[in-house]
Amino acid sequence: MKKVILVDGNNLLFRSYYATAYTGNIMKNSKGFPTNAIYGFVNMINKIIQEEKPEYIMIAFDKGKTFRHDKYKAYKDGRSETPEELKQQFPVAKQICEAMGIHYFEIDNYEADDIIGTFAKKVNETEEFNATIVSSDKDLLQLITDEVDVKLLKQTGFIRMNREVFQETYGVEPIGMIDLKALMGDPSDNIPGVKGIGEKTAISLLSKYQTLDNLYAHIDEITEKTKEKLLLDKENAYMSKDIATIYCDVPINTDFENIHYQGIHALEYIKLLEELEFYSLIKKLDISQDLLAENQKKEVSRSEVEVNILETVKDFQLEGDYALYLETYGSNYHKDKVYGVALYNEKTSCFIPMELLLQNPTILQNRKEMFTYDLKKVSYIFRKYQIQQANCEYDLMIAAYLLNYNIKDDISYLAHYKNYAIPFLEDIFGKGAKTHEAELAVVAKESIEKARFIYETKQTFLQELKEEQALMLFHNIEMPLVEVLTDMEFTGIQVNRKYLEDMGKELEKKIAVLEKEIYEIAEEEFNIASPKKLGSILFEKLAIPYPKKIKDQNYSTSKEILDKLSADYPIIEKILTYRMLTKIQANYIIGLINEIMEDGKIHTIFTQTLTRTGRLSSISPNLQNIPIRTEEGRLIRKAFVPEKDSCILSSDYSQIELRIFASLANATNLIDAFRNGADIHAKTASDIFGIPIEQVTKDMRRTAKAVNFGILYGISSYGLSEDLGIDIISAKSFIDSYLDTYPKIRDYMQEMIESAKEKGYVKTIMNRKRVIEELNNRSYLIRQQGERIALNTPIQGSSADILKKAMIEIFQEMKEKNLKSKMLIQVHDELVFNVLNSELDTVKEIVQRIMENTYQLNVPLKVDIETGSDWYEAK
DNA sequence: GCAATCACG
DNA sequence: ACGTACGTGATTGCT
Repeated sequence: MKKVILVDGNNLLFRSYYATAYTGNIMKNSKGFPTNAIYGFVNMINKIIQEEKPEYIMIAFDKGKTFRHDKYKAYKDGRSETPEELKQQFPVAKQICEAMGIHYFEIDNYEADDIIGTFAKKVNETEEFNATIVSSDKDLLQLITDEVDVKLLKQTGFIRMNREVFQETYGVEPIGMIDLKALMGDPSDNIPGVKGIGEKTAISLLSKYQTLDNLYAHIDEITEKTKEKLLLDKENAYMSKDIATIYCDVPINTDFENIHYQGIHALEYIKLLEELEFYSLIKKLDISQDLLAENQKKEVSRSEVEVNILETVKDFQLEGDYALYLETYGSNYHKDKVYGVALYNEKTSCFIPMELLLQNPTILQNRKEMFTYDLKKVSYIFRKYQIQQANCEYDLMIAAYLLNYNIKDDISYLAHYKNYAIPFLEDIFGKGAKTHEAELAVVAKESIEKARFIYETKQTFLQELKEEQALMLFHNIEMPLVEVLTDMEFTGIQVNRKYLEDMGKELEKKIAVLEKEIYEIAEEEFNIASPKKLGSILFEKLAIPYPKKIKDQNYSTSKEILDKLSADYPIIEKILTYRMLTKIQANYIIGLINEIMEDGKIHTIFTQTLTRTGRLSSISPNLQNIPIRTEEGRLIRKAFVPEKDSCILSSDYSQIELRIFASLANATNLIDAFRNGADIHAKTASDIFGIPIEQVTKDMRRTAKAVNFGILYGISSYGLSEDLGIDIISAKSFIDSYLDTYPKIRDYMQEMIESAKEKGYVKTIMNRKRVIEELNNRSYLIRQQGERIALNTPIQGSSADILKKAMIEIFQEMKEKNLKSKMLIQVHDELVFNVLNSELDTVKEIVQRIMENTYQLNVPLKVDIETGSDWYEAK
C-alpha cells in the first residue's frame, strides 16, 4: 500500500498563527513582514514528513467564497475577520509548499475540505493507496473509511482517528457525522440544525434510525415534542446536512503522480527561508554546505573576501583605519585559545595567526583607528599577551546593543540582519558536546568576512545611533566603559581558597546531619534536591496540607510555599536549611573554587551588551550575587580578600532607584525628605499611616519599605500582599494611601505609561532606549507586564547609567593620579575596590565625590563607604 | 535543553 | 475570572 498524506493547509496556517499570536507579539522578519504562521506551518510540514514518510503528499487551501455561501447566506457568519497579518502569510506559505516539493491545490469556490474529500474518494476507489488526512478540524472526520484515517492535531501531539477509534468515541459511523450535524448544527460554521435538538438527542435518534432520511421516514414513531421540532425545522435539517457534507467531486486532476513527493528544491527553499529569516531552519537542513554557501553568496551578491593568511610580517602594510576581528575557541576569553586577528579595510584583507602576532607584538602599534566587535575581548587578550593595541572608538557590538538588536557573542546573527551571509559559530565549531576545533584556513576566512562586515557597516550604525540620539551614550558612556571593565576583569579579585575549602568541609558536615534527620522524619531516603520527589514525600506521604491551589498537578516546593509551613513542621524547616546550605556549597564553595585561576584570583566577565535595562551582568562566575542576606551565606564574603598592604573598600548608593523615581516624578514631598536626610522608609510609613514619625513602629516601617520597593516595580496589590503576607484588601489600601500621599507619583506613573504606549518605547535619563512590544499585546496580562516594564526600566536603567558614568570618572581620576588601587567589582549600585592602605583617604574622597556628583538629579545622591580586611568586613 | 530553585540588586 | 512586581546567573534534576 502506498501512503498518501492530505494536508489541510488553511487549518495548519490558522493554528500556527493563533498559537503565537495570542501573545500579541507576532514574529516578523526585519522588514516587518509577519512570519509566525509560516514558521509553525513549515515546522509542522517537516514534522509530518518525518513522521509519516509519505510517498504522496498534497496540501489544500480554501479559495474564494464557497458554494456553501450560495446555498446558505449566513454560512460561517459570526466568525471574526481573518487578521491582516495572517492573510499576508498565505501566498508565501504556498510558495514554501512548492519549494518543499509539495503540490498544493486551491480551487475557486471550494474549501480545502472539499479538495481533500475529492482525493480521499479517489483513494477509496483504488486498491493500492491509503491516506492520512492532517488537520485539527473535526469536520474532516466524516471522511474516515477503512482506507482513510485522520491525524487529528491537538495542542501538543495528535490523535490518530480511524474507523474503530471514531466509533468508540462517537458511537456512530464516521459518515454519520453529517447527519449528526444536520440535527444538532454547528455553531462554529453557523450551521443551524434543528432548533432544540442538541448532541444527546441527536445521537440517540441516529443510533436508532441511522440516517436523516430514515428518521423522517419513521417520524410518526417519535415522541410528540421532538417530532414537532423535527417537522418544524425539516428544511433546515436538510439544508444543514447539505452544507455539512464535504463535497468529494471537485473538478480537479487527482492523478497521484502529480503529488508524488520527491523532496525539497533546496535552493528555492533556502532562498525563501532567508527572506523569512528562519535561520534556525536553514541550519537544521541536511544539505551540503557548498550549496548553502553558493546560494548565500548569490543572495547577497557580495564578492568573496580575499583571504591572505600572513606567514611573515615582512612587507606588512596597513594604512588608514581598519576593522579588526579576533577569533577564539571557547566561551571564556580569559582562558580561550586565540586563533588570531583578521584585519580589513579597502586595501587590506588579511589574517594574522596568533603565533605571528606574538612574535611581532608591536605590529599594530602606531596604526590608525581600529573598529571591533567586542572590544573588551580584544583589549583583554592583547593585554594578556602584551600586544600593542591601536586606539578604538567604535565597537559594533556595543553600537548594535544600544540600537535594540539582539546581540549575541556571535556576530553572524547581526550580520544576517544586514544581509551579510557569514557562517554561524556553531557551524564552524559545532555546539554543545560536539564542539571541535576548526582549521585555521576556515577561521581566517570567516574572520575576515566579519571584519569586513564591521568595516562596511560602521557608517550605517553610527547614523542609526544618531537618529536615536544615542551618540552621547555611545561615545561618552559605553565606549569609555570598555576600558574600565577590561581593567577590572584583568585585575581580578584575590580569593582565599583555604578559607573556602574549610568552610566547605564544615558545610558538608552540617548537610550530612540534616540529611539524616530529614530521612528519619520521612522514614525514607530520597533525593531532597528533587522537587518532584520532595513534593510527593511532603504532601502525599506525610500528608502535610498544601497551602495553595495546586498548579498543573505539581506541588511547588518553593521557598515561598515552604516558608508558610516551616513553623509547624520541623521537617520543613530542616529542608529549608538543607536547601540553603547545599546552595551555598554548590554555588559558592565549589563553584567559586573552580573559578580561581592560577594567580589565585577570580576574574569574572562583565557582559556589557546583555540586559534590556542597561545594567551589566557578570558571568564565569557571577560576582553580582554573592550572598549577603543570611549570615551563613554572607560568610562567603570573607573569602574575597585584598592584596598586599591593601584593604577592601565598598561604596554603595543609598536608595538610588527611589531617589531617581522621586526626581523623575518631581514628587516634592519625597524629594524634601531625601534632601533632609530622612529615613525614607520611616518617613513613608509616617505619611501613609498618617502619624508622626516618632510613632512609626518597626512593622510599619517594614510595610512602607515593601511599598516603596513595590512602586519601583510597578506595584500590584496581589504582589504586595504576597510580599508582606497580608490580605489583598489591606495591600490595596496601602497602595492607595501611598498614591494619595504622593499624588505626583501617581501622575508620573500615568504619564509614563501613556507616553510609552504612544511611542512604543521608554528612555533613561541618558537616552538609553527600550522598545516595549508587550504594550500592544492583545492579552491584558502581557499589556500589564508591559506597563510595569515601562515604569521600571527608566529607573533601573537610569541608575545603571549613573553608576557607569561614575565608574568611568573614578577610573580616569585614579589613572591620572597614578594610584595603584583598583576597582574590582560592580554590583548595580555598589563598587568594590582593592585600596592600598597608603591611598585609602585619597580613594575614599575620589569615590565619594564622583559617585555623589556625577549626575545632578532633583535629589541628592548619597553614598555609603565601608572598608575592611575582606569583603565581609567592608559592610 | 528546559523547568525549578534560589543567590543578588 | 484571570494571574499577578523589575532585572540578572548557576546548579540541579528530568524528559
